[in-house]
Amino acid sequence: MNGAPVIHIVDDDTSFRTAISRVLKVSGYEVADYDSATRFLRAIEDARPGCILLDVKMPALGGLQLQEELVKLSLRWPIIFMTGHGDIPTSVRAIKAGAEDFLSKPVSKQTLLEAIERALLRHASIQQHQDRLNSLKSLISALTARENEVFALMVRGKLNKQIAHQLGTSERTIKAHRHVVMHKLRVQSFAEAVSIAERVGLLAPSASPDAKDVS
Amino acid sequence: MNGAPVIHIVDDDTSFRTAISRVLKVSGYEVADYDSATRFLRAIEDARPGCILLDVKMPALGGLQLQEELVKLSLRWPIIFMTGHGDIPTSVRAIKAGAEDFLSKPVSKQTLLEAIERALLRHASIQQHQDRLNSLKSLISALTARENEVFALMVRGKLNKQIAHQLGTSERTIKAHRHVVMHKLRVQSFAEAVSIAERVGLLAPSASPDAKDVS
DNA sequence: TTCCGATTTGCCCCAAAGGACAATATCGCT
DNA sequence: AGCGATATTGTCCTTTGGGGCAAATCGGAA
Repeated sequence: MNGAPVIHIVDDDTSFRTAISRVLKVSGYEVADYDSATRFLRAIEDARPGCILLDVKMPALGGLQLQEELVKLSLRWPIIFMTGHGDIPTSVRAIKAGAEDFLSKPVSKQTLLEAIERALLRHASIQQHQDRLNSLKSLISALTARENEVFALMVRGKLNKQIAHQLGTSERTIKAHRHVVMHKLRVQSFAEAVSIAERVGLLAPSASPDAKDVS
Repeated sequence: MNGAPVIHIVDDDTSFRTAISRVLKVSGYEVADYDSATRFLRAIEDARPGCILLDVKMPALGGLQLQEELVKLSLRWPIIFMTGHGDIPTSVRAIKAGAEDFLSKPVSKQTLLEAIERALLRHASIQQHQDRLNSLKSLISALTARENEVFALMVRGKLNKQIAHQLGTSERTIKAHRHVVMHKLRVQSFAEAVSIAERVGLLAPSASPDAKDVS
């Protein structure tokens, strides 16, 4: 099947890679492995989503750097670090940067499988949330520039006449735009429109950390 | 002044406590220290908010346990762990449980001060967010049971007549309740009311992890 | 028993939103 | 020139939301 998550193993140690790979396949996971972070980055475009088992210490691009790159790409797949000689500051940094776990080699089969399950579980819920958000954003992106202006003002509670005045048109025109907006957002009530605006952060007084579109 | 944050040091090692305490006071912080987690818990009721410097390994109640207790109490002050003999799994667990940092003794003055600054900064923004949320919740808590029902239905886009039918009263009654709701929430427009409902999670299709009231 | 808050409701009126039907005006692209 | 998307506007009518004014009911607290 094509919907199942894939476990991506990124480690320059071939023997370790194949060993882990074998264990995971036996446990029923689909696995893809890469001998360097750069190779993984090149392949990621059309890779299937899932979680990443990542070695910290690798030539050229290290695990933490790869993590940073993925964050920049808004690719928030859960990352489980695995390292032979990790230290506390590194583990702290990795977790604070959003890693799902930080394990020391050698890793027991059970520990690894548990970590993967946790990661996939969390990923599924995050993904679901993102999907919902993206579908809303795509609805909004179908609005024309003008409709967007009207949308922004109406969900802030402005009256049609106020919006008309502010945009320099007539009240009748605003009604027309408003009608199209409701239609394009596929909502039946004004309340739903406001709700959407709130969810995508169109409202909100200040500060909206990250959150972009995610595949 | 009474608005400045206080650094709470929790460590059974008296000499370490006094040493750190001295450093922090010189740097301009207000400090309070406790020789055990339980003592800190007893004092926390009327303690001033700030961040916590916490030793992992202590008799009776350990640092991680204290952290759990604070989470249960919805007391999310930033925690900076400091430990003499920490290991990676412990640090991972602490950070995943929300700790701000995990430092190993001995800690350089600079590292500590930087960590504290980060912690206080983050805390301020979280606190601000919580404050906004709590003020909204307190507004809502002023609603009567009936008003709450009406509120819940109106922000979902139900028409007055629908609400009236569902609650078994007349449309005029709903109008009256609606008027009171708007007044108590101190909003001028229906859009603002929906916005509030969305922010406090009254809407939302499913799943709302944690988030309770916080002092 | 009396007072208060919560709940209910009627009548009447105004403002705002929404929709039907129709038409004009631009602008870019074929 | 012609087409399609976008923006604009008008008139008319209906549905909703919002309030003013007044009043009745009910249950618990003083």
